[in-house]
Amino acid sequence: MAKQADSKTRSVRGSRTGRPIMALLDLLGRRWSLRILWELREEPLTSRALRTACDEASPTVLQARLTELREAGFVELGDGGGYGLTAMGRELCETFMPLHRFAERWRSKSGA
Amino acid sequence: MAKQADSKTRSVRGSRTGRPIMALLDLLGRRWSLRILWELREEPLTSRALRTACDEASPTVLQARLTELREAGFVELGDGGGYGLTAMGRELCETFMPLHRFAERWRSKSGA
DNA sequence: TCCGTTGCTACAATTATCATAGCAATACGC
DNA sequence: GCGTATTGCTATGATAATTGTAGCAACGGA
Repeated sequence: MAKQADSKTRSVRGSRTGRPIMALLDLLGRRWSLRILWELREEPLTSRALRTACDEASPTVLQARLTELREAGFVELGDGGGYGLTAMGRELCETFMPLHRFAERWRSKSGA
Repeated sequence: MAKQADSKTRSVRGSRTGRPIMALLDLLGRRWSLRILWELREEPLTSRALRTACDEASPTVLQARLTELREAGFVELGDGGGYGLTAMGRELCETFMPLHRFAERWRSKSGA
């Protein structure tokens, strides 16, 4: 375990074009990555609280994602415990906010 | 195979809160989902061309993602063949465009 | 000390993904 | 028609990722 290197320089699996967008797309295209960022968007959470927020996802993956996200510089472990977004992590989250409204439109438009 | 239902109503694995943002986050948090949308952002591509664009990802996953993305209403198979984004798919892609610029900032700021 | 919490890990079982090969259907030139 | 090349798509076994459950050491409060 813990073989994930820095997930930006060596790029993550499947996309080694060197273009950072690809690395980012691949990092975010991992299970729980987006969800973790989303759950952390308002306030820092302890690992357990984060787990609860993420539908009790297994700590194995959560820790793996957390490590990757930390290495990517989006998430950090606060001194008093608890995971929170870094400045860049918050920036990334801002980027995703429009997704929230889009999701609403999506539901209403597409069938159901 | 082909048990993916509509990936919005019954929600995808891990997030059955009913909130569409969760379903969307989960759908996009699958391997190649984001990448496919990204590669299709400018013009429709045939399944083979898409495969090439996606670093020769295996057709198994590509077809699975394509099916999910089609059921979600983001991607469609054109009459003359070739996959393209729907109006909503284009909308979603617009949402991701800021990600491109962010990725550039990300690289320059964070270490490497 | 005993309890409860923290972040984190081990392990086996289940899924997802990969990589390769190949299918039926269609469209072309001959 | 016949071969050839494309299309979208599927089968299969191997490999990697994810899950679920249990548990660890470290810290703090009672």
